[in-house]
Amino acid sequence: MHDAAKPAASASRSNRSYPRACRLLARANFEAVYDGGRRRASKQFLVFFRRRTALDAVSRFGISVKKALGGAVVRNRLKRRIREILRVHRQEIGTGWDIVIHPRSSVATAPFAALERELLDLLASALK
RNA sequence: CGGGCAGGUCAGACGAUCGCUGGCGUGGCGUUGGCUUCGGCCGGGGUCAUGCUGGAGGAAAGUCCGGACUCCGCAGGGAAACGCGCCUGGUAACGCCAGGGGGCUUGUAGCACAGGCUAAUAGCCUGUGCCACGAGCUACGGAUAGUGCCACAGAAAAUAAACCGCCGGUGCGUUCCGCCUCUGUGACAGGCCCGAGGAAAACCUCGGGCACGUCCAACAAGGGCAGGCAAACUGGUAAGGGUGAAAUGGUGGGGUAAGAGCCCACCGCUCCGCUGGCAACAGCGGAGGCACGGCAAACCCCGCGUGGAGCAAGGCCAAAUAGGAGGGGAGGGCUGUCCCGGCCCGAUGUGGCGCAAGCCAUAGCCCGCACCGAGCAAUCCCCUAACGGGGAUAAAUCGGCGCGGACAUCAACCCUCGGGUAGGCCGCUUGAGUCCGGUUGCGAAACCGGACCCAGAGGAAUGAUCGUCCCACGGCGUAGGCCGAAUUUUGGACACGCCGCGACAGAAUCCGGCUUAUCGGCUUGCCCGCCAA
RNA sequence: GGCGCUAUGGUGCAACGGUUAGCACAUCACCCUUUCAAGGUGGAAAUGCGGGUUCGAUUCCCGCUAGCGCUA
Repeated sequence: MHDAAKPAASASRSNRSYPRACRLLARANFEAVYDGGRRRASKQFLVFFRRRTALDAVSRFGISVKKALGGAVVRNRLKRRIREILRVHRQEIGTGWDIVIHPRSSVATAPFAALERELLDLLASALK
């Protein structure tokens, strides 16, 4: 296996990217997290998480916004703001997890800095 | 300058930092296919870095219509079902668009009639009808093909008749009513007489009487008459009948016993003809007194159209696992290869357990018969006195061959093939394309020429954070000039600063429309108001 | 992505195009009871929104809004 070399290379390149490798891309991955993982909630978020088989692999994230939270514009904005948090702070979150984030309705209007702090605290306490 | 209507167009700008994603190029890493002279060469796709370049809309929305495209189905005709429906044109097509026609509503002006006001044939107001012009709306085939419905109210709601009313006749006559006259009863407002009171004859009030008089109130009988007529019956009418959304053409005049298109004028309607128009339709003329209420977004009739499903269509590649088809196959596989041994799977026999499917243990890898060979004695025969030797033969067992049975159609396993899931690739964005110019057309649009390439994602990109500016609005504050009321004071727009807010909304195969949502900016045309020249 | 259905008082349901939109439960007031419950009497309360057809619309037609379901 050559996994050991690749994260080191990408980490040296940049620490604020959000490439395809760290996203959940298939329905089966989401189902695995829902079925086999634990969950933790806060005021603004609901988080599902599950260990990957390789502990030193890159953590992968998925975002799911239900239709009741608004139209397509509102839902897209929710996902973009969460992606931005993950993109900037991805290195501070531990490796080897699959994480699915469900935002609640107040995420669309809350200030960005508060959201950032709350999500990071939630993930830090959950993945301990 | 401001406002309104209609159309077109734009969809905050700039910058910094960090990202996502398509294309083209370069490089690194690992992977895979083909060819090979085994040195390599040519590709495919993945990932990472880097350079250049592109990255939401006018509605991307709703999914209401119409197409392109794809697959499936399909001899022809009809029916059913669904949709559409004035005419002409545009278009790939449409339920869309353009132009035209008809209808409805509304405004203005005119004419006719009715009613009211005023001294007034003049004028004003209201209502009805007709016509002209302007604006808006219009799912706008057929109601003499049929069926159905039209509540309440009203005489009546669809064949036009019944009812009330109106009118003629019978009733009808010396007999009912009315009127005239005479007589009588009766009455007494008028008249006369008497009495009482007011001082008082005349005057006034009250009471009583008379019938000369009068029939103004009433009754009876006789005579007469320009008269009238109930109930009921019969006939003529459709003018009128508070209603209603709608009442069997409308208005005016003539006419009549009363009336009526019964007759006439104008308007409307139907039919015919002519003219104009491609047509819808319009105009004119003639004929007909008029026979035809509304609803088809009620059933329906007529005409036209429609095969079904949809890019998650459809096509290609294809892991693991479990099925399928064909062939081989009672043994097979693994332990690198050979032998031995061992293990696993399979089927078979036996035993045990279990209702059963099946599970566990164990045995050996098909069985029977005949023949041949090996095996060959302690059996038989021969030699030997004996030990011993020689020969023959049976059975178990092993091997070979033949025949028969089992198997061959079940099965581990092997080979080949096919469908196909996850997943991947194509479809996928060059198209009824966009912009500019010209020509034709009232226009929708069409044609010609030139230029250009303008998102292709797929748990789903096209952004996040911050700063500066801009526009409109709201709030607060400041002090400056202006306007209005005016005693300090207060209101309005302008100016400056700060804060807040920044429309509707996100491509999902692609187009043409429709509908819906939407803060505003710019611009074109028309109309209205103000100011200036 | 495609297709279909529904919307009526607070709730669950009715209503041929034609009264003042009906029924049950709930709710409010009064009566009954020592009180509560039950019972009785009376009241309030609704056609999702906007247009159109019609004399007249909950009903018919069109467009929105919301909810629900089916399919792959």
